[in-house]
Amino acid sequence: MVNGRTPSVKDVARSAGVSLGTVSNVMNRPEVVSPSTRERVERAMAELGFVRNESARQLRAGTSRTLAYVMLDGSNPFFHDVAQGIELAAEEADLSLFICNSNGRADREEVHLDRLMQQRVQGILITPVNPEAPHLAEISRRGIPVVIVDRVGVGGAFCSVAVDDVLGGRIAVEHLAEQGHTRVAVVGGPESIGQVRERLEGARQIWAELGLPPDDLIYLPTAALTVAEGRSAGERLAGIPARRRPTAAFCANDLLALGLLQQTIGAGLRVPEELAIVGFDDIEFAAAAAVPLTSVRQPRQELGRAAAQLVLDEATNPDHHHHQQPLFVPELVARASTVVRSRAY
Amino acid sequence: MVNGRTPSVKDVARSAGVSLGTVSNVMNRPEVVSPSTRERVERAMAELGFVRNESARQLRAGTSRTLAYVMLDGSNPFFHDVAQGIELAAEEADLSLFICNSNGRADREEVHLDRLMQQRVQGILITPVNPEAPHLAEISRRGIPVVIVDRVGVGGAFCSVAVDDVLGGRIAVEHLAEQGHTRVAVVGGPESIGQVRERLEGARQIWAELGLPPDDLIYLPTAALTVAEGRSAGERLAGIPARRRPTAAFCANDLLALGLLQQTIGAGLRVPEELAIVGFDDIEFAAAAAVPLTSVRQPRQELGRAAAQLVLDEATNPDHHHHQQPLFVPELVARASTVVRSRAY
DNA sequence: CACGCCGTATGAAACATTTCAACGATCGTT
DNA sequence: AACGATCGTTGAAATGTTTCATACGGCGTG
Repeated sequence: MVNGRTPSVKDVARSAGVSLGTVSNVMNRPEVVSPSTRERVERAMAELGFVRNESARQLRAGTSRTLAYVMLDGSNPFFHDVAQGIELAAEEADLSLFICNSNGRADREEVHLDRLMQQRVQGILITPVNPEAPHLAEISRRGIPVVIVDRVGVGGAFCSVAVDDVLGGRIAVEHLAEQGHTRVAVVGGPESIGQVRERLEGARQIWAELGLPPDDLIYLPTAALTVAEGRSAGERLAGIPARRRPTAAFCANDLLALGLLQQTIGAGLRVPEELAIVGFDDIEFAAAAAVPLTSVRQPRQELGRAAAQLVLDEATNPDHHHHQQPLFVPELVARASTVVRSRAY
Repeated sequence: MVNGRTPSVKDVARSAGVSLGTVSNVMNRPEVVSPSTRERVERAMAELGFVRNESARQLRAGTSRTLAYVMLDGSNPFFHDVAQGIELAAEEADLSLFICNSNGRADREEVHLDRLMQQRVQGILITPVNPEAPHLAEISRRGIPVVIVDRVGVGGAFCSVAVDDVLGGRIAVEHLAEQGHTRVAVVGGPESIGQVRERLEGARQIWAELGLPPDDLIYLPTAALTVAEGRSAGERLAGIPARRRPTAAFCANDLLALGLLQQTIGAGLRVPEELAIVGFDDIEFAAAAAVPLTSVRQPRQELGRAAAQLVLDEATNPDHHHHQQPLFVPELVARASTVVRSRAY
């Protein structure tokens, strides 16, 4: 602070009249140093404005104090809620959380993973572009714990934390069927996204089990899971002549559902009377839509928290840790977008 | 990779039959090493699965490769858009971005800043809980560039990037007045948040300048800038007898506006016929609301990008860098929530 | 009184990299 | 043939911590 250079332990030691090691002890095992010298050292630190150099600490100690989360889509609030859950767990373990965003691009994901390896982070949580990503296996083999979030890891090579997307699709469509709908649109895509595939799969399963004709479950593909794509699907839907038009739609996530809702209302359809809508994720804005959105709730924060706990377990006792893939159970939250006689929120 | 330990430059050097320094050169100034040995070293790296240890690099080189953004409210998409802008600029400069979230709590902010100092990040972008934060001055004095985002720094001690919130409040209310409204609610709070203070201030200014009676600009305070608080304000608003009820509301941000919109529609008011609504920020969900929301647009990404550029400038030539506080000009985006005869989106 | 023990403090080694002065070899020039 | 210059490579020093074996001094015990 005095002469430009940031002070080091050495400066503190000199100023407090003790040795290097003692200063380190004050920071890392205060109980072994006598109260009087401890106090002297602490005063010196404060005076000099000493700030521990984390790089040096990490280099020597070999252990980093950060977790990382590589998220799939920064514009989807769902992932931020997951991140929030992770952060809570990280905070409890006194770790920092590094948040990256692949935005669905495998190349961005790769450069982020690369950097995280160089940083020697203590563990990596990731919602991968492609859950078979060979990088991940490689990273895990190197001894860095990896847990997959919101997807089930393949072959039990990692821990993963997810909700049962197939089940989610089932309860969504079952709910619509219970409301008497017999012609339903399922909207989502691209099918390269595993979550989409499984949610739609669940929808088809229950539809078949209910004995409804396959042709009355109409697939409206989208190019992405965004509000804009939801609107575009809404246009197509509203364009169908009324007598053949589905009376309900199940969207693969809430962003799509919100876009669809906006578009169809704009086109003059009444929701839910003429078109019932179910989304997926139950993000905060689902409840806040002008016609509050029925949605399949994922325990978003809980997902993140559980994932963080798994990664920490693996990090702290790598020996007798065994991978697990807990599946959370999604839950339907019925709101005005599907239920005609709803009480106000 | 072979025997557990991750390989170091030393291992690579031995395996390639060159010296330590040469390996380093291959990584940092490939042009000085002859193609043949370079290729040999690179092959050795690949074979061993070498991953450079960033801590050691940083310790020796003295320079870190990361920026950090401490955001104010992780549940507000606005800040994520800002972060996205920062990330883009960081990517161009080949830096990583560390994102933290203070959630409006000064104590969380402080622990994050502390950690960032220990990491010796190259620069800190922050939307502070309190822009006078003495920590920030201290950090800046230590030589770590700090730029304040979405607030104007006090006393020119830092760079800052913000929009003119007062102006934003003015154009919002001016727009309402142009639509013929003469009794308007302004909703927002707490006033400890600078952005809120200034937006409301702008509203009052223009109201007075237009010669409208102060009592007809009704202040509805809220405890936070959230959807839930928006709903609660909506309840209060809807509870006012129709003849005394404001015909329009200006909300200090979009989350409030969305909550207000939902609540008042639920209570049976027609928007915009019986109640016009203007928000602030123009987050993506504003356009996607069932009644698309008129809002004061901030150049969200641009804000982040500009901030990142300032911090980088200060980091790269600290000597003849001079602080600046660019103010962006907000822009009204009129949508259906204020304009009766709107075309569909 | 000798001994061992306990609570503290010490100093050197180690961590993985970058940097830099120095060195040897090759080659063109005089 | 001697001399510089150029090019590529080397080895050692330095970065700021933590860790660990060791030293020291005082005290209770046998």
